Amino acid sequence: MISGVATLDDVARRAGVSTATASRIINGSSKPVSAALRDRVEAAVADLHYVPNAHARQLARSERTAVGVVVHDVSDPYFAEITRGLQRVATTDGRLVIICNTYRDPARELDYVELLRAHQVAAMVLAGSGYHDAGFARALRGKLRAYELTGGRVAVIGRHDRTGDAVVPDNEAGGYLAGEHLYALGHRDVGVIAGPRNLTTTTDRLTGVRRAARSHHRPPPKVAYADFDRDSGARATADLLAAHPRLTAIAALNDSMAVGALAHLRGVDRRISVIGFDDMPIARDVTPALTTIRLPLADMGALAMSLALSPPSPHPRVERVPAELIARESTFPLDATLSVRP
Amino acid sequence: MISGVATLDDVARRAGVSTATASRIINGSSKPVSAALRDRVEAAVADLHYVPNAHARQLARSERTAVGVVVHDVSDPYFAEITRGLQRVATTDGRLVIICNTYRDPARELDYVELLRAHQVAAMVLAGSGYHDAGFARALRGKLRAYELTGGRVAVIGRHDRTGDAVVPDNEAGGYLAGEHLYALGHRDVGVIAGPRNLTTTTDRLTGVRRAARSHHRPPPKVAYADFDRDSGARATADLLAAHPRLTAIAALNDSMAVGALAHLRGVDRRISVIGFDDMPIARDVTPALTTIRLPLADMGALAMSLALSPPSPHPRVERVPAELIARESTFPLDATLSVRP
DNA sequence: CTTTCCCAGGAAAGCGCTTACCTGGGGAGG
DNA sequence: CCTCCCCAGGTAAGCGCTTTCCTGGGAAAG
Repeated sequence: MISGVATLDDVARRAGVSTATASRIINGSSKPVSAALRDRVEAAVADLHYVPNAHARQLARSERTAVGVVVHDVSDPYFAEITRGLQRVATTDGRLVIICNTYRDPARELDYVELLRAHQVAAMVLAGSGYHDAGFARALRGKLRAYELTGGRVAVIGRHDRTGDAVVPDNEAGGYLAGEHLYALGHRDVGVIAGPRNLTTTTDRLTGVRRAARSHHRPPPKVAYADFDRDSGARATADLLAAHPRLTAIAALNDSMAVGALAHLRGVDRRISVIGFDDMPIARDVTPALTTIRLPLADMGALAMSLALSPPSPHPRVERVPAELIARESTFPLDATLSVRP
Repeated sequence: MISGVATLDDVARRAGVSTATASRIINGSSKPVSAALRDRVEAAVADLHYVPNAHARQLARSERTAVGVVVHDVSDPYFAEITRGLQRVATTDGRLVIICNTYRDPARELDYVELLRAHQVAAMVLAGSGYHDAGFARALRGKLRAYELTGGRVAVIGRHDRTGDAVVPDNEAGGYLAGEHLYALGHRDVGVIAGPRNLTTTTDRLTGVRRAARSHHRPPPKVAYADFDRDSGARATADLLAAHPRLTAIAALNDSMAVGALAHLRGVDRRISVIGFDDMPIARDVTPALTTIRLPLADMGALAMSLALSPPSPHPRVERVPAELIARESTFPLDATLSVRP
């Protein structure tokens, strides 16, 4: 009863049994125990408000029970959605999940991987990683490899230069779908609001848009870089429009930035098509309702967690997730755009 | 080196020192150690990819380091915002935060409190609790009390029948503000889209709206109950309008439901004022931009975490957080409403 | 009334780490 | 050249729990 916290010893002493017996009763061991002792131990547990020390138990059992998740930021709707899926399957499996926010800081990401390993997690899933930085990539690969060598399981969401289980959304195809949609509507001058340059999500989606431009025999779209959030999207839209007044359509590489673009456009009274990416819940509630490329984020999270919790397979499993066009009201034919300008 | 995981023993053996020395070097203890040994130990750590077992360390040090957070659901924007604030101060304090989602299941909430206690967290903060259920409340109080008796700190966000540190938003005043705004605009028939009946958040806000009705000598507003999410809000709006065709204004008790209301209204072509609650990021991006009652959610989270991390005070500290009206475009005078109906 | 077997319950050895305490050998002082 | 002191480094005792192995006594069998 050091520092006021009741221990198994306290319980055993109070019930007049050995710690072995108390432990068996508390854990519902299969070993038979007389009803009298059971009652006494249970009474002691209740009286002392005893709760077993999870660390001591973990140490003694030396089995890994929790799982770790490292993402950019759970508060961000994109990751919130992924996390929802992750949690669902982790909880179903009776596991505690430890969530770590990196805020896109590579150093922090490395630290968290180590911290999770120190906490003996059974598995970890990484999302929103995948920076274009050779040094970081090597360090991360090293840490993950070390973790896997000791029996840890890891699954990654998104493209990664690492071989291992992964869930990878088809961002390139999604980007193509977005561009294709715009060019097919007759737009000739398309702008792109991109995310941070060093993320593969950005480059993959952008590559897709560019491919669409090529296949329609158009020059590469103009690109402005932003931060995947609403306000930076609004700013980038303003910049892009100022620099290229002839644009009639904008592909934002995620919905948050698309919403920002819409907000900016509302202010300047220009009728420009906007397409987003991800199909976040907000997409259908803005006006005009946002045309976007849907990714089944929650499912991706769930899938990644099941991969991470399943026994390792000799060949890394890579689940490709297709993107899908959701046409709503924020995109329209070039004709419609022009007819409005008198 | 059981099961492939390197232990301190392995490191010490490889470096040819005792575990005590290895431990001192790894932890940067103040005790002086020769440079030669230091190098050897550091090399061994690197070679073996050694990471100290957090559970063993925690057990040996028996100091509490992590903190726990129990909320309804981190993916929900309301709690995401609160969590963002919480994390900020916890991380600044160098603490691991364990997030638990209850999905409004009281049993799960109780379990999580126990689990966090088992994990020896230094503090926990509860948000989105506060059900009207005497049995649950008693059980929760008991568990929290037991935890505090052993030196644990707890802070609560929202009204609670428990005495202890808390940050409580002034939901009643906010509700009044919402109602007052609507009645002052000339509306005579106001409807309320409420959240789950058993939450104090719902009842407090509702009480406020009712008070506004009384002070304007109007009968109590008609109420439809929903679940604090968008779709239930849309459904409740439909029901309410069907039952009371003369309504000209709706107060939704959170923004998600207000957005649902707006979505429904868009379909039925009726010009009705809608006010929300919380001022979530989405509020300014829907059309019409949502008038709402702002609560500084991230700050509330931060405040709660600082309370929880500060030394206990003899008198429980209760921080009241004021609500503020943010007028945007979704509410307008009754005249405007009527003039549109030909 | 013995002997054998069985089983409820206890003793004790760890799990991996930290740390209070002890030890031995070298440098300084006599 | 001998003491004494000092300090780098080691020894070992836990931290709170689980679990293997052992024990003793009662029931069953002779």
